[in-house]
Amino acid sequence: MAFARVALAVPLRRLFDYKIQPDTQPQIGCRVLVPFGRNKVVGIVIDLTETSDFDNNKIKPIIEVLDRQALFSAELMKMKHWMVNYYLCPPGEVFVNLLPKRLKEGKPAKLLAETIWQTVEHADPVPTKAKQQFAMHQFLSQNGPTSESLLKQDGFSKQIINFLEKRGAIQPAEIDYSERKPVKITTPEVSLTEEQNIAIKEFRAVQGFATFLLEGVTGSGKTEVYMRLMADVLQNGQQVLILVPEIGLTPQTLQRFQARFNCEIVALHSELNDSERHNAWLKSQMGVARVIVGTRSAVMVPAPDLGLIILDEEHDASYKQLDGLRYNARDVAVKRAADNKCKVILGSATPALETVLNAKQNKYKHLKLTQRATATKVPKIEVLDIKHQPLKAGLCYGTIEAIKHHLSNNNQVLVFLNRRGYSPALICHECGWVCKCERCDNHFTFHKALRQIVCHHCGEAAPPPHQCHDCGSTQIVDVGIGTEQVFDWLNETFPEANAIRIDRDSVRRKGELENKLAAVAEGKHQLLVGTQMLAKGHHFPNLTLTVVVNLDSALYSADYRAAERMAQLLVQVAGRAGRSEKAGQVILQTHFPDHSYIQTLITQGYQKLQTKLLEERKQMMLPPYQYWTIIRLEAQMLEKVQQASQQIEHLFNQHIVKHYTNVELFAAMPAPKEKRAGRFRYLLVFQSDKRSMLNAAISQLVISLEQNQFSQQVRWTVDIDPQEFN
DNA sequence: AGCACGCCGACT
DNA sequence: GTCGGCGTGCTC
Repeated sequence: MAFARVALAVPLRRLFDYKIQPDTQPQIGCRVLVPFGRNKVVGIVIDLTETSDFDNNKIKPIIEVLDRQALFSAELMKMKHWMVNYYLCPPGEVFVNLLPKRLKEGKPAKLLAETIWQTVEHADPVPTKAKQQFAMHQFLSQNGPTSESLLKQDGFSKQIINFLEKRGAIQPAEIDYSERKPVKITTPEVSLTEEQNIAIKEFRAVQGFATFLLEGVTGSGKTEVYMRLMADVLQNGQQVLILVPEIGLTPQTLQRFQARFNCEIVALHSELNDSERHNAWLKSQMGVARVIVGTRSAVMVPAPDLGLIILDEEHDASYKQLDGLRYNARDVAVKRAADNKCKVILGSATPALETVLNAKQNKYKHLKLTQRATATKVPKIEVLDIKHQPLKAGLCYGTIEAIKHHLSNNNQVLVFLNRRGYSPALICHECGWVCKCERCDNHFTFHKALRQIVCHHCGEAAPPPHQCHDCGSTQIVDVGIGTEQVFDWLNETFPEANAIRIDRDSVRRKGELENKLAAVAEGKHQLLVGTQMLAKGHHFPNLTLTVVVNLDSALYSADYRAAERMAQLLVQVAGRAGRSEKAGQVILQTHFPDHSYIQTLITQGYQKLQTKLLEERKQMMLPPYQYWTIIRLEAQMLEKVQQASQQIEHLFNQHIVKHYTNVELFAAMPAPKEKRAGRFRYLLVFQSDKRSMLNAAISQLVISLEQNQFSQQVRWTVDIDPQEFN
């Protein structure tokens, strides 16, 4: 009797055995349709065995084998197993839940028919006046038959396609995916810098698996290095996987690759619909796509000829998933490259401390680009002390004068602030009562234009209070500064600058960010006010002044990562100024101009601050010198969470710790924001300097927790290598 | 996760 | 009398 061990999309850390029907031999890595309880569900075959531990009489047969060939290669299966063991997650999470929806529903693993467009020969010319149509026609005659999805990727709308078809200028074509065309590569005739050449040479000198940290300052030409190295791999008939932060995947990014590599390029990101994702995933899985550009989850997309993984902006927080399967795409990428025996590049101007340490310990090869490829100088950061200074909407006199000056020279100014809304709190002027969200222990942010108070944790919104809930006073005042307030004030003060605000409140719909950024690039706005959204790689040639309103809270934060993040953000924001021939100026307002972090950063640069922060982490025995795992507990009632955390502490201290002496459990504590969305939360932090020890101990603990079912009303989650301490 | 079973409150 | 609330338990 033969059985298949199957992973199912249930939150259970185990597999389920099914009988294999005669003449239906499934392969490992295939989908199968199986009975489960009263349902039929789709699962992935993980293993084939002759025996089962489960009562053989209760084992049901597989209903249908859905794939003739495995969806995942042996290497990818190996990596997924590693993820299950490392992140201690249910196998179904990794093997089934990450499939595109249609495949999860059991639909055939076939490309959905999509229209391929080509130009019609001897058709009437498209008038140049019809700009978009002309551009698309031009594109098609240069690139040959192109799929509709790719055309859309490149920014041509369905409407343009329809117009051209009606005109008789284009027609549908047939494409044979089984035939593989060699990739045509157009390398531009720009000469590389000495540093770029060295980096490329060092990269090429290594064979097989290796991890490279490509540390390059803004404008040093990291992308050009990526492209040269991609060209090698593509020419060699292999695929390239490029991972980018969540908001980094724009049509421009894709166009840039498309212009360079005339081959099938697919994008995998959250804005695809089900059929788009299905096709993109399958094109990668079938090897049709030669370049795959994607966000976090794309690190797990099957790619049969994978030859190189590039992970850009490797320090970016969006690579770590913060709910459900809490994996870090950067670490998974390194593991995947190792299994695949290929190389992986982690690129950043401001690499994460973990990565820097790995490079210092020679686990990663360190490539550096310290000079800007273009002639511009790196702008100098000026520190303005705002202690005892009168402020207008958070801006001091010196800042306002600088803004005025740059605007009068017809340049653009960016004002950066990482707080949305009008002001971050409302308090009672009489008694100091703070207007807080009932469901979280977090203060409400006041949004003036909406006439609402909003909790930025749970999204709860309400009209602002007229009276203090404690003393009844009607003197409610707002404290602190948010983007909305800075924007309002600047708009009033510099009406001719046509200010624009870019944050999560003002950029809601998809494509809106792109539109706004395009408007800025076209010079329609001289003043930009915004949050993190603005910090990433957008190039504004006329931007000459960047103002950072306030990052002080990071200097004295309870989160040990705050300083690192502040520095990364500051360097990135500073990089927005003076990217073209114009000199840039960066102003940092602070109450602590002499703080050692700020001094180190501005006088000696990010690398020196890195070293300093690493030393501090080492002394304080914090990651990356120690490994952490957090178990989070959550329940409706406070007593339940406290009880559960005591039980876990007991379990760990009495039964587990003796086998794993290097592992330490810090006392259970309420989460920094204890209450969130109406539920109480507790944290248990485990630490060890041996990653494998920590993993083994937590694994043991998780097994006990699952068996114990210690209290049903308490939800618990495991977070390996947590990024946030909350 | 889904789904059924089961035991208590307010309804035609 | 029953409809339905969600606590509890199970799924090869």
